[in-house]
Amino acid sequence: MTDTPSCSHCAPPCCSLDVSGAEQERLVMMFKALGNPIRFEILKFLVTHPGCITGDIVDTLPLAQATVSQHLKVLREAGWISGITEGPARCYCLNAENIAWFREQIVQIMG
Amino acid sequence: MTDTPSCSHCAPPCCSLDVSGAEQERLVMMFKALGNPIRFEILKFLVTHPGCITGDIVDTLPLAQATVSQHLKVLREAGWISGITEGPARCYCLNAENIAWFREQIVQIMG
DNA sequence: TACGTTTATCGTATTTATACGATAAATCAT
DNA sequence: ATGATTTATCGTATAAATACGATAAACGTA
Repeated sequence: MTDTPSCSHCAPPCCSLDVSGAEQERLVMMFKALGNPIRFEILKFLVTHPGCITGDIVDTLPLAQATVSQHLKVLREAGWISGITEGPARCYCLNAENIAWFREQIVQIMG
Repeated sequence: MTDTPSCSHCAPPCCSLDVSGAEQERLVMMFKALGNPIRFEILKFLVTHPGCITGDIVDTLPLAQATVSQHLKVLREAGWISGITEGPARCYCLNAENIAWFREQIVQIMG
């Protein structure tokens, strides 16, 4: 690999992408989780229906309950949402703290 | 599905996620492309090596040339990078316009 | 205790993503 | 033209994601 760029058609960097280690892993995980149209829709639904239960989400999607439960798990483990047990059901909300963290990271590394 | 939330443990929405249609599709595509550690590394490398060619990127990764070429295609089609033919090689840069668009979208819908 | 309700998990089928070697395409230099 | 260099694409093998039905787990209620 050469140290000098092979061409000069590129503008100076528009962003730093200054992140690494565990933070980068976490960021990639969040990117991956939202890189799916179903999961993006679920997140959108939770904005207008905070505190809804799994069944409510299942009813809005053309998917089996087991599949939706898996998607919710991915979103939970990535930190986009959090679920609180409420009797036999599970109440889902956006994870405001992590969403804010993600936004700040994007602003910083792509700003 | 019930119209009233089944629990009340959730704070008011921390974001709007106000996006839909083609813009949402594009956003999901960009999320998906960066939801892979190799592609994230490639993007980071391009910050410090603007205008490098495919071979330079291949040399920094423990992957075959064909594989890297595929990853570059994903990043290109998602709009994160752009490649300009320069002789027999291909000079890669960050796509500043699209990166800025992504950042603005995140700030808006998650702000 | 037994039953209805709700959700997660298991096992599995299918699709998609990832990876590689081999080859083709494009360009430059000889 | 021939050969060297660089990259993309093809074919294919393997790994991971996605989907489903069936079942188990947890809870409230009769």
